[in-house]
Amino acid sequence: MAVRDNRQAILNVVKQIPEGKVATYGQVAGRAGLPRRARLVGQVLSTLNDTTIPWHRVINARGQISQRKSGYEDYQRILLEEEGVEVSVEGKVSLDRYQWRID
DNA sequence: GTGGTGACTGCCA
DNA sequence: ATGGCAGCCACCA
Repeated sequence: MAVRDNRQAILNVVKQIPEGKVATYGQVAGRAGLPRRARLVGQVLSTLNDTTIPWHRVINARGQISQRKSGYEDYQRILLEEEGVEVSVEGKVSLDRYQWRID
């Protein structure tokens, strides 16, 4: 198996996140068979170019939208709110209520 | 081929 | 609650 396939596995998991729910990077990594590779998830999403991937449903373990270079954080907040996910002005999301539960 | 970088996380002060 | 640090490893120049 080529190492490159890890990316495909991650994307596959992200696609499975239901609308109105969110998942953490670590959660996605684990579900993709890559425990403790949360950072890789972020790396992969950052290089994404595919708008069919619901990358905005992936947030960090602290239940917040991760900060990066520019305004994409605000964009992510808007996308989540449109799906019915409440996001505070600080970018916080209530994991207790919106975290994606696997089975 | 080598090395810097980061959409992360858990632990500790 | 907030902030700093180390471990992690694929991506890109």
